[in-house]
Amino acid sequence: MAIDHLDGRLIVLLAREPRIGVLEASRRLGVARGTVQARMDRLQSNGVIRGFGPDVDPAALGYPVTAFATLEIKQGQGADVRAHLATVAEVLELHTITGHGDMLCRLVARSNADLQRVIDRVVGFDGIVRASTAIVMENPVPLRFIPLVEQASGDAVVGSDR
Amino acid sequence: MAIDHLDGRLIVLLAREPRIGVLEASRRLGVARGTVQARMDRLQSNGVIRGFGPDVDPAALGYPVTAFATLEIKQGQGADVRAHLATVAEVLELHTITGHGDMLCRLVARSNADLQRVIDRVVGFDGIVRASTAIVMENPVPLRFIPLVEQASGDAVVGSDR
DNA sequence: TAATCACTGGGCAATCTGTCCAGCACAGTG
DNA sequence: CACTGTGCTGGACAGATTGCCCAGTGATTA
Repeated sequence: MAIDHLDGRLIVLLAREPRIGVLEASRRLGVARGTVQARMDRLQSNGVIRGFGPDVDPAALGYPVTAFATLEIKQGQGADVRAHLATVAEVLELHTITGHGDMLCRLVARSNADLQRVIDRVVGFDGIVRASTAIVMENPVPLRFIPLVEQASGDAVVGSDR
Repeated sequence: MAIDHLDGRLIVLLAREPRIGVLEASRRLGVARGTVQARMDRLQSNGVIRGFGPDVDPAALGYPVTAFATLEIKQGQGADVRAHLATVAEVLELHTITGHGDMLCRLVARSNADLQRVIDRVVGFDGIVRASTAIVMENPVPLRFIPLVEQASGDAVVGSDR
């Protein structure tokens, strides 16, 4: 499952310029088209690349407020709570975690006031004992994989690709 | 900036089958190719769609452990800490938050043992007073935008698109 | 040594992209 | 009510890209 240097460069390239095709990628990487094609197929069936879904910005959709809520769950209610949260559109992701809280979820809302509504919606469910929320003020490091890919591919993917 | 129904259907379609082209999308949506092209351009310059970066799975890269760390920062050290964390490849994202902790970051590691190393690396910096970490056990709801997009587009994007 | 594997370099038909254009419907304005 | 801007349609075109196939090569493995 290890990723080699070429894989790393390919992923980084795709991350930087997602819309380029196989041909262009092969030119940038200096390898044959078939190679790029094979690598991409492999990376996808490996599961290293899950897909190329559009990165949606909730803020641009009218949900500029992001928050993380730690939920404490009543014993044995986990499954129900999960199912409940899955139905709330403002819940962007949900994790079960170790430690004091039992679950951590990422929420978005239209405003701070609206966040109250979202939280009520989230918490207004029997299995949830308590929730503590932290509002995101800034996002100095947005979700990123490039450094990790570079590290994983042994590499030192020099500078700005090409 | 509001997203209309067609935009919603387009985004959902792209999310489900990211590799389809403009032509195919126009067929699926039952509109002219030019329309899809125009919508996509608009959505991207709007910032609603940030891009189409590959979704990398850290687990497949050899980093199966995910954790969230809440950091407490020494007064006035925020900028330095941000800069420090940005250099750590295992830090996938970083937020500054309200509440007790001052920052929340998502980490990955090769194993639970390796997580210790990562945390040491993260915390081993002067501005950080304390860190508390929660390891992710399950991820019942992986990061998703579709429900939000559907809600934002007024919609009721029926079932499985097409 | 034979076999396997990954990569190269090339070719081909089918498809898609980028770009234009004219026509049409609709909403807002004067 | 006529005018205008905007968004969508349907079509056209050349050029680029894709999916697919093949033969040759070098390296690694049985």
